[in-house]
Amino acid sequence: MTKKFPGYTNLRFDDTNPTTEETEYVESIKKDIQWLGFKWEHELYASDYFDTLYQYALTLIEKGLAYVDDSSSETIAEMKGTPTTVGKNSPYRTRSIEENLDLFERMKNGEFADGSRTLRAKIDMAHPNMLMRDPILYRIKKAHHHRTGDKWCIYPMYDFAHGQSDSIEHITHSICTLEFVPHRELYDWLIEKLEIYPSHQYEFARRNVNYTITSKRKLLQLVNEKYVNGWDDPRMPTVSGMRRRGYPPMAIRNFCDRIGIGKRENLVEIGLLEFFVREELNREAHRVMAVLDPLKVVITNYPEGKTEMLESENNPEMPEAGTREVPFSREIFIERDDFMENPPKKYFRLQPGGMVRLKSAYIIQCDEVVKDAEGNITELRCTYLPNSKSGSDTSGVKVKGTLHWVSAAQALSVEVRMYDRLFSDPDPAGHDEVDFKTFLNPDSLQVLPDVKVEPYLANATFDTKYQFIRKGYFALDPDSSSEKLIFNLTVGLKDSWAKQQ
RNA sequence: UGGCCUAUGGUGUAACGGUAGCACAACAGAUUUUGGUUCUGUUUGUCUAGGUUCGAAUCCUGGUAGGCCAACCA
Repeated sequence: MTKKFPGYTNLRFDDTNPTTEETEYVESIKKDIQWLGFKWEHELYASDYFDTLYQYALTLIEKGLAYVDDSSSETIAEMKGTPTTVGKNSPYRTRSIEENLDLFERMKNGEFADGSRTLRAKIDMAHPNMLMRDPILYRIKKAHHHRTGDKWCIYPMYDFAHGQSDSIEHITHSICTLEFVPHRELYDWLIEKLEIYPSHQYEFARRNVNYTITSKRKLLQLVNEKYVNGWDDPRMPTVSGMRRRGYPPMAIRNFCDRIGIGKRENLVEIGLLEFFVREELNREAHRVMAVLDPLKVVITNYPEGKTEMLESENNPEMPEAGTREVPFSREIFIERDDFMENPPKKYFRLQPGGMVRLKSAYIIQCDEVVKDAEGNITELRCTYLPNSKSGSDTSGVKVKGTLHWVSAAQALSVEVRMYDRLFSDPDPAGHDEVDFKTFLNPDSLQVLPDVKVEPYLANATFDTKYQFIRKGYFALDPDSSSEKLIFNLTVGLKDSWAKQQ
């Protein structure tokens, strides 16, 4: 928003609960935001304001608008009523201001046990908004805080920290998700009674993407129960997961801009995100050849032992990306599904007696299919047209299909991790009766241990995005070692042939 | 037996009370040494019933549908 409108953004952590805040989370959130390309003006913490917040609490007590309650958690919950029935006043609601002041100070001094007392706002136990039924403002927690250490043993609740922190920072637009709508009434009430800067809260609907989940709690479950390999598993819809998968940050931002924000329930098609990923990658990715499921081809009329270097463009969308040399020889690999013995109509790929072009190389014709005892195809024997070399083709032959290939002798063997959607249901978390994990896709990860790639990829880097021609976009995975390179499928190319079938 | 939020093509989102638009998806065609990219074209929409108004997606009322609210979580 602050890119579109004048103003700036603060990054504030509402670290009001010492038992759930970890420095580790703070650092990874900061890293994610930076990677996405956003900047914040100030890095702030609600815990910076604990002294001020304490003073605010005293102000409320002095105004007779807050009281110390000795009731247990269960009792408070009971007296709260339900959305359709009114609540009951706490017996401690009528304590004198002096007694409240004394008790609250002793709470702060650590004289009482965890959970034994709370500070509550005095509003209305019959209010139709449950949040307004004397909400808890402060609770006792004798816990170590990652920033304030052991200074405090009482901590403010979210509702007594968020709006007040906004106000202290003179925030004009405090943006949050829809489930906080009922909190706004309390947000406004506290600001009004405290007579502090009137920040305003605005809510919008959380964005949901189909075939995935967004709930932090559920994502944590997948990590803890080892359904995925950590928060940055490339199948995870986390920023770190998308990063490892190879999604460009710009694609994510374009996606967010395009889907906009609203206030209604929504389920955006994952295909739209993938569109923006392809759009970015098509522009920047280096084209290389990789054969995922190799089938050996022997070019019988090509001299044995000969290797020639053929020039191939790195990126047709960006000629300044230059060219590279690709070795060609008598034995090559092609994709197993680029050959069919009995092809359907309109099959442009290789078939017995048929001709195809090898990308950046020659036109070949399939003469013979070699099979093993079980009838599996083990090898193709072809002949090439010597005068059909890419760029200087004088053969006059026109072919419909172009295949990618890799020269067998120079091929590098790498591991490729192919990803499919994590869930088989468009809205896995949207079933009341069925656990979302029921819909986990057992084939969401498929490891290809021996993929043949051209030697150019020996120098692959994390910063370079690659298109394996006719297959998809791939990114180098941090699990790679010098012995074994590992690539993640970022997203496949659109495949209108597969769709036709 | 309450309060609050929301309803526009398949999806997401626009439209001072004045021609319902954009993107994706789908479909058809052209180009292509990636069945990719690019280009051209086509289909599909204001939840419902009233009301206000010269005129309503927009304002009002009722209905219907979906969502949120009963942590010492945020």
